[in-house]
Amino acid sequence: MLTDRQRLILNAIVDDYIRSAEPVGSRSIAKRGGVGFSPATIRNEMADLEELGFLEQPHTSAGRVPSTKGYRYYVDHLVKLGEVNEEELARVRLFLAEKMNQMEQMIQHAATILSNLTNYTSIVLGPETFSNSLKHFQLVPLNDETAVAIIVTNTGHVENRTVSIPKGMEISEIEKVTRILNAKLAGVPLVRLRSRLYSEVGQELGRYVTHCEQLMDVLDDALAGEQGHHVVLGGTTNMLTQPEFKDVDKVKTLLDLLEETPTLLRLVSSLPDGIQVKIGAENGHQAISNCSLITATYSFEGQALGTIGILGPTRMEYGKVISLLDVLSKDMTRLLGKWYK
Amino acid sequence: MLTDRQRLILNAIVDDYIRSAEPVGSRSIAKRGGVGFSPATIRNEMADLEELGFLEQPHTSAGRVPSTKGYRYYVDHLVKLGEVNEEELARVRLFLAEKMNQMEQMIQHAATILSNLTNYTSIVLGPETFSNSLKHFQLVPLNDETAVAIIVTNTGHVENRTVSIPKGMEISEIEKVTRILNAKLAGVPLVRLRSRLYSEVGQELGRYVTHCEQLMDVLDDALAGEQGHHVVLGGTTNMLTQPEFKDVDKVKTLLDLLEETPTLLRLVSSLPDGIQVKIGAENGHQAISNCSLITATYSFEGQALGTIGILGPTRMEYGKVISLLDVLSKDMTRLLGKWYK
DNA sequence: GTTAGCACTCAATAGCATCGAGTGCTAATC
DNA sequence: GATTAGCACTCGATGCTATTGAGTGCTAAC
Repeated sequence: MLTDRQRLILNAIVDDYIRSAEPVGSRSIAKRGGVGFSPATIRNEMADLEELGFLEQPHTSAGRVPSTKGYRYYVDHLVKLGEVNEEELARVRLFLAEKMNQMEQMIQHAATILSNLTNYTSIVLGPETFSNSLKHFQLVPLNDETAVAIIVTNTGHVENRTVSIPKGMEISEIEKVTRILNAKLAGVPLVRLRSRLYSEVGQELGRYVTHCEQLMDVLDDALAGEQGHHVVLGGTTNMLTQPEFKDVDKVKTLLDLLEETPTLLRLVSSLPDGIQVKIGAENGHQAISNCSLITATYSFEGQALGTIGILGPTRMEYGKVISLLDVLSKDMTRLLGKWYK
Repeated sequence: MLTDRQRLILNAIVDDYIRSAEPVGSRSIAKRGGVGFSPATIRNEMADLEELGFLEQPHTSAGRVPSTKGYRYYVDHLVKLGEVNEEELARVRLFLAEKMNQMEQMIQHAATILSNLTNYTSIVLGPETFSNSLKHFQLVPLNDETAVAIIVTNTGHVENRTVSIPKGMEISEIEKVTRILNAKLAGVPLVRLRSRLYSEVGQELGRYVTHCEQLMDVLDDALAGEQGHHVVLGGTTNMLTQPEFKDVDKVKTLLDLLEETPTLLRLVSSLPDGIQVKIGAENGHQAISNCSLITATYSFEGQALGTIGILGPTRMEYGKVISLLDVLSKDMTRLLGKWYK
């Protein structure tokens, strides 16, 4: 569809623009090595590329800027996956070597390292607790009225909340309740917990415990933990150094979007496995219409558990980011394999 | 030190400037009701006030702007503590009525409501876990190699981390360890936990458990939870709507500061009880030299537990914010009293 | 097919006059 | 003696115009 020379020129323009953030003209392309043609020739090709929709011109006497279609072509056909450089690789390895045996920690670290290495904003999505099951339940009385209910899942995730103890309940009863619940509910998927509570535990509890009604309410409450994704951001302020965000209003729109977890989730989750690149408007959000989102999934036993992603301006170092995400996601997958084995 | 008329005028200037964010001139002060003098008179007084250091002039032909000293005087002597208006009060009460029986929740909600009602940035500091004591310790094995260690404090705070189980250790032994630890360590202040572990528990454990050495390391690790404050922000992007932050660089400096928890802690903690107002440079941080920080403490049994605060431009609605913080901090204190009683 | 040459476009920049909000000072007024 | 009207003065903000220069498209020569 494009001639070799057109590809060469498009590539040069995108590369240049990514570096400089300024519309690039025929002269500067001609001067840089690798393209052995005069500005005039390049101008002609640029005009063609614009007609084909790969380039745009901010105004008549300015250089060209890649369009979304241009970036798309660049990402799909032209980009050279930059070798992750030595130093970066070293830092990723260091990250993995760190003592880290908890999911939350891994997610946090991944977000930090990604934003540090790229100077963009990172978005890391933890595994859904959806498919987890109950490992252990514990009620710890604090005083006569309140207790802490603790849920531990098979993945080591811990949820807790304070609950009120029904009046007149004894400590010994609480221990009994804890035992019964563990016996009946261990191994049950979190999503089923509450229905199981009523179907299987209710009667049994009634036999041993007074105040059963109230207790059931309390337990119901305690088990209503959030199931779903856990999302962590890194380097949110990195965006502010990008020239496309020199306008405070744009910054605010973006930061507001980043603070809205549900929107963020919709944006990042439910993307197919592997590396995905969403350019500008492809993300379907006004606030990031001049941003690109690159994501990769990490998995366990072939099933994607979560996502790591980088949000940057459309004028983003695709090659570098893609290869970095690739490396890190694979490393995370490997790490998970080691843990859960 | 100041004449009544000077006070009246200073007050008018600060009020006007807070509303408009523009240097205020003699004419606009004369026009607004409440000051029955001509612009010329006011000009004379303004010149005096400037000489005394209460006002500043951006340039010769501009109006006056309050100096830090001016704000200080305004806050100390002039500001009318705005009645918290009906609607706001209703929202605060609603907040307190919400089902909320966990510290973390209360803190989170307080931050949200403060930033919503003021359109500034809120900073809420949770109680130090420093003085808390251990209520309950639990080791939940996940598989042969790892377990989750859970610590519950007397205030209902839960900490957890994943630890590795020494090779060859039996489940029954883990239960034994848990029992011993609870018997020996319940009620011990968190700061003492680790020394007590060695002084009192070590020997005892040795009697019942093989792999004692490794186990001690693991426990040591598990108990090394963070003691200290827990800080939550609300409305970080609110600042971006303030005209003093139309410059992206300033925004970045500010946001970077807000993300740096230790700095933030140094800023907010160790302030005296009651309502505190720190204006501009008084905060001692370049990044917020044009911001004011107003804080109030909430307490239990007369002892301050934590702090709620509002960070806004020096040109901030002091009256409104002070009275809001006052109301909320007292409500939080009351709520805590109810919980812990 | 490629490129040199040239007229043309247009944002950005600089220079300049104008405007007006605000001041300080002095003299008249209450 | 305090207050105020009047007036000259200051200086950022605004708007206009000319200039500059990076970049284009087109045509004709190579």
